[in-house]
Amino acid sequence: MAKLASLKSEKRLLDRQAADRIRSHILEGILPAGARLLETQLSEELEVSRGTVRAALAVLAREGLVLQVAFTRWQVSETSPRDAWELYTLRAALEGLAAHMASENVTPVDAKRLKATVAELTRAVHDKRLEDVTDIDFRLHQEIVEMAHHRRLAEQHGYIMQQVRFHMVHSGFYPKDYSALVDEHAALIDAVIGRKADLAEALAKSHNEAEVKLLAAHAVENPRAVVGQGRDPRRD
Amino acid sequence: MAKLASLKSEKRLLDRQAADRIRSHILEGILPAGARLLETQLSEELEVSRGTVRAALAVLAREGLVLQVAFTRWQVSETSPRDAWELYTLRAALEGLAAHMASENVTPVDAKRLKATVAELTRAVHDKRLEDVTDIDFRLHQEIVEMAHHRRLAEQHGYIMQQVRFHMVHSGFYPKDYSALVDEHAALIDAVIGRKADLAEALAKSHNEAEVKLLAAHAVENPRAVVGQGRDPRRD
DNA sequence: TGATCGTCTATGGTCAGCAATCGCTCTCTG
DNA sequence: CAGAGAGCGATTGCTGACCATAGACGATCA
Repeated sequence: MAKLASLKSEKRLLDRQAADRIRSHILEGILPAGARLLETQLSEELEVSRGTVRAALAVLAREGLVLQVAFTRWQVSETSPRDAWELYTLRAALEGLAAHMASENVTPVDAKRLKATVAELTRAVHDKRLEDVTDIDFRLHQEIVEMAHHRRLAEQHGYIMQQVRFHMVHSGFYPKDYSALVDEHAALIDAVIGRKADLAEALAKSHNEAEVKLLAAHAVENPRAVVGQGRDPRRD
Repeated sequence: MAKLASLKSEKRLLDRQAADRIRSHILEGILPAGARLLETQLSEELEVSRGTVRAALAVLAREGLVLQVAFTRWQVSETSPRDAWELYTLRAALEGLAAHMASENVTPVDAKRLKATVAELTRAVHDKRLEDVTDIDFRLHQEIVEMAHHRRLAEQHGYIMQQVRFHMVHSGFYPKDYSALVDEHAALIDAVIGRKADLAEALAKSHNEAEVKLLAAHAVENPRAVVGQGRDPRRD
């Protein structure tokens, strides 16, 4: 398990910084699903007190990346097909709302940025830069959500997307074939820019629902990889 | 400001118990919007350490009931018309999803319970027991959400509803006239029980959207009451 | 009048330490 | 030999005292 470097420099709250460090290790897959997290060990590696580590872990627990087993232990969350289903259905609802509102608010500047992002996505798909594809994909959806100017929606969506990322890393499930992906996104942002709110909402939803179906198929084929079970949670 | 009684008995995590106590004081309106929360004062009243109080406040901050001003203070959140708009639009999306899923899962037992709850609601409206009306209203929506068997959805919805309650208490805005309320709910649960998923979803959404419009009107009429500003946040 | 300096309060964070709990192992018993 | 129970070690939950620092406030001085 890789060491976590020290903090103690910036001006932000220390527990948030600690949470950031641990979070990025989880999202990069360095800390595997189910891995135990020891307060003392983390406090040594991050060079902060145990109390601060506890606060950081509490943050991550709220975000769904860490599981607190009371009086017993902290561990990185496990992911099941059920979790994936929850994430994608909830995501569909949130992005449907966001797309609807975004198309009511869209400005010329927004339209320009969205088009640029889709162009980026298209290039990345064409060049088969798969890591970039997922990053740009995430960013595109985030841009739409921000256009809704809805703080709570953006926050919830952010947490969900973080868990989606987590699930992708730990289950090995990546989105379907990439040509359809470009078409779907292009249609979505066309609807948003064209202020067709209902259409945008429907496209955002169906985009996610297609994902759910593929995911279910994937889970049937490789149950092990998705569930993340069958490993010893007491590793270190 | 009323005193908070001591804890230290049950077996749950102490910071959660502390958060429960503070939360109920906020939701009952005993702690007014914008009221400052002092760590030491709370730790004395609850008879727990400052660290535990900090953890409890962090929980409530995540729930949106408390605001942390870094390095400076904790205070009960304020509510604005904007917050209300966010809450009701987000609630509409979540309850739309829930109603859709609920109607796909509905069992005879569920149907019976829903009908019973609507009957309760009808009686409460008829007897003009207004406090009961809102409680039963909340419970009915919660029952539908639980029928979706969707953990994250239920959790998010719970947080939103808590903030809705908070907003109702602190802004003085209560739902519209109560006869329409009964009809709307009856139609909704009919759709759910009849497994008309799309109709149920649409009814759940429109139910909330009607609320948003009334709310906007209310905000124009009594800006003061809704915003909760113009008072000194440094009270105690 | 208004800007600046110091004081005071509350928060952010640390440390050492103790109690409670969990999981494991070892033992005892049927 | 299997299973229940006791004991033990490790880890979490919580406390209290402590210090540094950021903001708020008031007094002082130009």
